[in-house]
Amino acid sequence: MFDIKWISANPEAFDAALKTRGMEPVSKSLVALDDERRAVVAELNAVQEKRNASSKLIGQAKAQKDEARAQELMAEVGGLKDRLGELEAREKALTEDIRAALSVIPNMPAEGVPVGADESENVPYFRANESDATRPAKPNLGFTAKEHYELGEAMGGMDFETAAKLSGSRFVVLKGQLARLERAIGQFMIDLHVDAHGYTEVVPPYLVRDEALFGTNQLPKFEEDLFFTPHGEGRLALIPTAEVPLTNFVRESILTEDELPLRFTALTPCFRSEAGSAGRDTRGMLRQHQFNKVEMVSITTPDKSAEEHERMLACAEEVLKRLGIHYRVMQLCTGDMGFGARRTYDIEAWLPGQDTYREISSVSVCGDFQARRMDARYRDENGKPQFVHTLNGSGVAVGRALIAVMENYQNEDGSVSIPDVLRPYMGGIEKIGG
RNA sequence: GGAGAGAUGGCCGAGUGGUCGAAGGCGCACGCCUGGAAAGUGUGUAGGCGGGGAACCGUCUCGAGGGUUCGAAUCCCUCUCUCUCCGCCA
Repeated sequence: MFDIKWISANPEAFDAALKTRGMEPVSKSLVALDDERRAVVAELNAVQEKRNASSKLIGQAKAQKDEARAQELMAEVGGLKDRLGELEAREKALTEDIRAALSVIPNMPAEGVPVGADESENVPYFRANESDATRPAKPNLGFTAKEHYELGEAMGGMDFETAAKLSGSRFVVLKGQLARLERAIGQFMIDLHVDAHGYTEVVPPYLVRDEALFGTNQLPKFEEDLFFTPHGEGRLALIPTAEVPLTNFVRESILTEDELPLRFTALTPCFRSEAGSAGRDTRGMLRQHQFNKVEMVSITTPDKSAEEHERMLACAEEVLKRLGIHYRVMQLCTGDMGFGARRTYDIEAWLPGQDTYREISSVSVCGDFQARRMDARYRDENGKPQFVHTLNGSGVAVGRALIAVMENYQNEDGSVSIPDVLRPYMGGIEKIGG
């Protein structure tokens, strides 16, 4: 969420940022609302001051048993009540209008983010001394690669028909060694982030309230992507990503600077309605209503967030490097970035069966956008509360990592070899199926 | 699910209608004291919003929201959360 004061001071920059996201300028109407609000607040404060002063005098008069004087003052101050109520109501309405308007405006892209309309304008990302050659190579299969569901169904470990009977489309049942492989991948990844990358493992709630969803931008704009379940008089949402609970850990708090950065990771199921994706990726388990994912979240000071972003990307890449899966990193253009992101890197794993790259991780820095929504702050060196910066990234999606392992490690007989790093999690076996 | 208790500043804790943003203590910061430290001692120590170059001033906030009142931490209503006991339960 934007700071209305910043918009007032920088209306052109604000509108220019919106434009890169394909949005119309709105600074003028927002600033007008804010000007009106400030005028109302000024008058409200003045009237309150008058009332408070009179009330104190009444208290004094009563203490001195000067009932006549007290009555006189009470009659006088009583006349302020209507005006006070009116001003309070207007202030509240204006504040709410501004908040409502701000809550649906996406974040401003960071400096240097490529301007573009959609994913076709994303650009490959390499650090210094980095190239395709410094990443795992594509596998040299020497036969026609199968897609993951062909392999999975053939080995009897991936069952979409049964899942459909239970739950409908976009669900899958994994069985036997494939189920274990899915678990192994999740274990491997979370161990990596905890042991090698310094993240604190968390088991968060999988059901969250609306306030948490507002904090991480799912609400109010993306309600239709979520699953809700009734709860008491209200409702709870199944988390679409562990970003929601992990980031909201710091909501409504003032941290000390030496607590930062906070780094959390969690392996959780994620639930998404995929309302906007009808007909896309319907085959296989690429796009499911339920999937497991290892998520990383960092909370930092503003001066450290850019560096933390690069670090987090490297943490996610390390998963694919250790699994030996070829991938590329794309920096998303302005038109393809998520609502709260200032800069996003997608990691796309090479899938031989599909003969293409598919997103397996997305790593974003949100600046203070979510912190404002959550009221998450820290005390700077002067002791003044400042908003923290938040980052989140998948490290990585377990279901998609399973797909990538299956397609990249497939053998001609339909079996799948187990990458070395996963063997300890698989009881030491070297391959499954076939 | 039933019964009860509670929510006050970084923490503990007082405060049942009047100058209370809030006693006292702890913690913390700075100073004094000390050769140095401890002890002692002095001062300071919430956040939001509005105004102002700033010092500062005003206002709002005692879990949240509403109400009564000239005036609410204190009274009323609703909600949220926490704790205790009982029941049920992985």
